[in-house]
Amino acid sequence: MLEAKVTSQDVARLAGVSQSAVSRVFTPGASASKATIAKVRAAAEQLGYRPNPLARAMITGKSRIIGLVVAYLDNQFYPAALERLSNALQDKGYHILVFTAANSQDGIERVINDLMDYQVDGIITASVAMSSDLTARCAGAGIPVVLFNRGQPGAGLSSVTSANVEGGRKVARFLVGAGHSQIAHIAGWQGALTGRDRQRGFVEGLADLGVEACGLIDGMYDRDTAAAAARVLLDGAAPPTAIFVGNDHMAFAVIDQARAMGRVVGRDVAIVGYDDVPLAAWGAYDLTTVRQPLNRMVEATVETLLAQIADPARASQQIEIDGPLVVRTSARGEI
Amino acid sequence: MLEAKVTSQDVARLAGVSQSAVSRVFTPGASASKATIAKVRAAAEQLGYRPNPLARAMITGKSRIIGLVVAYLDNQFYPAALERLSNALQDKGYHILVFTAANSQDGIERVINDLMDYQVDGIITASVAMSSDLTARCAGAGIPVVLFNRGQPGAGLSSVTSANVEGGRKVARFLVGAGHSQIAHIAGWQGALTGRDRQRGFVEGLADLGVEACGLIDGMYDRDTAAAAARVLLDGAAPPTAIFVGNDHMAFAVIDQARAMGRVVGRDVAIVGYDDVPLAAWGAYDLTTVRQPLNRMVEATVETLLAQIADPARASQQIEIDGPLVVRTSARGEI
DNA sequence: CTGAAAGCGCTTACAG
DNA sequence: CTGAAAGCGCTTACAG
Repeated sequence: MLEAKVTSQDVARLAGVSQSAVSRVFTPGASASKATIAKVRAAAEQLGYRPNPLARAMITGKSRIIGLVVAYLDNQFYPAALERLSNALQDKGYHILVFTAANSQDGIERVINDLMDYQVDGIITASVAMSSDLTARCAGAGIPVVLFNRGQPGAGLSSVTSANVEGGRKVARFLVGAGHSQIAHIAGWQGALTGRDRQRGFVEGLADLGVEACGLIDGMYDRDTAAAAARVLLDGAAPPTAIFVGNDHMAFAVIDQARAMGRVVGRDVAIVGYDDVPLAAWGAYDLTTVRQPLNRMVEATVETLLAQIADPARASQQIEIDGPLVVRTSARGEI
Repeated sequence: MLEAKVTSQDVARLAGVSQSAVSRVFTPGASASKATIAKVRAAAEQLGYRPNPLARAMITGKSRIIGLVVAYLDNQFYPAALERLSNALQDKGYHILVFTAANSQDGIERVINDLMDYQVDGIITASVAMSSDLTARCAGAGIPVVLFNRGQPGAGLSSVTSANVEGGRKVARFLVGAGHSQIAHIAGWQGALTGRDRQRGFVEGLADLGVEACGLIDGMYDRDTAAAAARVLLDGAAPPTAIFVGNDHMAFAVIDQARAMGRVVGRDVAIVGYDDVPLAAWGAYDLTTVRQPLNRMVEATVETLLAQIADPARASQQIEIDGPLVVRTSARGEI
């Protein structure tokens, strides 16, 4: 019942050539005569032969597998990124070993160990940070790493993010321009550069216009935490008329919370997110937000990673991609 | 700069034993004396040795890699499933090669080829169907397959789904019990057993109570298609007072559409979904829906797959897991 | 261009 | 329990 697996030996026998000849026909860049190629291809076709990538990986040290480490899959931004990353890499002949890591150094450590065992050719981490000794280990093993949607100050790793500081500034200008002066920020998490940058741009942008944020709380990228922060802000003596939230995922929770407190979002309180995930455009939220240009971020990530795989000596690069503010009804251009 | 990779040879040399001895210490079930084990472990520790899984895979034919084929990652149900599946399998020492496939036979065919090349020990397909010849090829290659949230009539494959027929019945009883008589259904897709089963249970359930659906349209698991269907239904001469939608993802679009037409959901029109994804519980939708017990479905999937890997002769099994109707404000118990 | 041979890092009979 | 040896399916110098 089980098909015996067919090897290059079988093909060689049928084609009347050596096993090395078969290997050369299937090795890009190796030389073989037209006649040999024809005979081998015919035999391979007939037998249904396909080279064993595991054997190939063992000998070349190139597995054509990319490790993808993701967390926060409940934030719609990451499944969307995973899907596009996976498609783009598949098109380049790579395969994706996915790891869902709790965002703890411990979990990530285990994952990186596994990735190194499988001799992945490169690693993409989405949304998780890496400690510096993990970084060092990957570098030591010669495995290129690209951080997706996270920066790592001073680690010398490549990263692809949106222009977070400028994004924060855009929101500040927009809200002040709309006439708000009581403006609060529910940030991501101070431990993540992404969140810090958005906050910094936002606070600086406000300052440039002579405004100071009336509230600043970490939402930890978590719905419950963000909702609790919103409750505190809106319950205050002088509640904000506008809230900038560190990402869309939390902004949805903030909107739910505001509505539960009887506020009409977009009228009583303006709410702005960051990401522009698909859900932001759905009728129930219609969220004003800064778009992270996912397709371009994915392209840049794949390009950077493959370039580093091709040339390990290549310098790492930090890429920032600018995205527009998308205005919807959760925060209009005027009060 | 690059750490030379350390092999079992290196460990053997340092420990003063043969290379085979090292291998045995790291092979579960192989026999080695306490003394040998101690020496080898110490040497391995010192050198930072970890067995090369690729080499091991080539010789044993077991890669400890599971292929996971997913589509529809914009439907929140699947990222959630992916995350849990990945965690559960990681705990069992397996790794997940993820493929995002367009739901076409062509795309799936390519993916299956790749999976077979990588000698995956098993395949889980979430949300995609497989043609019968693909099924035959996997069987021929001795690779166990489990369908997650999809059935495949007559293919002899294992599958794990919720009790879809019964789920459809529950919705019928609920809506009729609430006093509705003008009831429509926006189904999934007739090409998918899951969708057909939900529809069948629903229609039969209505019939048992002497009610006939006033509208039946396929939503193709697509937001736009589902919204268009809702518009047609609600624009009709005798619009339904209740709509059962084939999954939550489409139900959100139906709610958005109904609201855009000025209807108050839960009062003017009752809407029921299927899945109970996290978003269903969020304030903006608060969707009444049939829960698919994700954790139990994942457990059953992993268990079935590993059992079939351990014993390839094992008969396939179709597992159905019952889930409750969760009542929220989009459709209450009474009109 | 091509074949014989070595070797990638392991596991597993085979003898002791 | 243990070592020497064969072999998993390939790629790649090495000679022709």
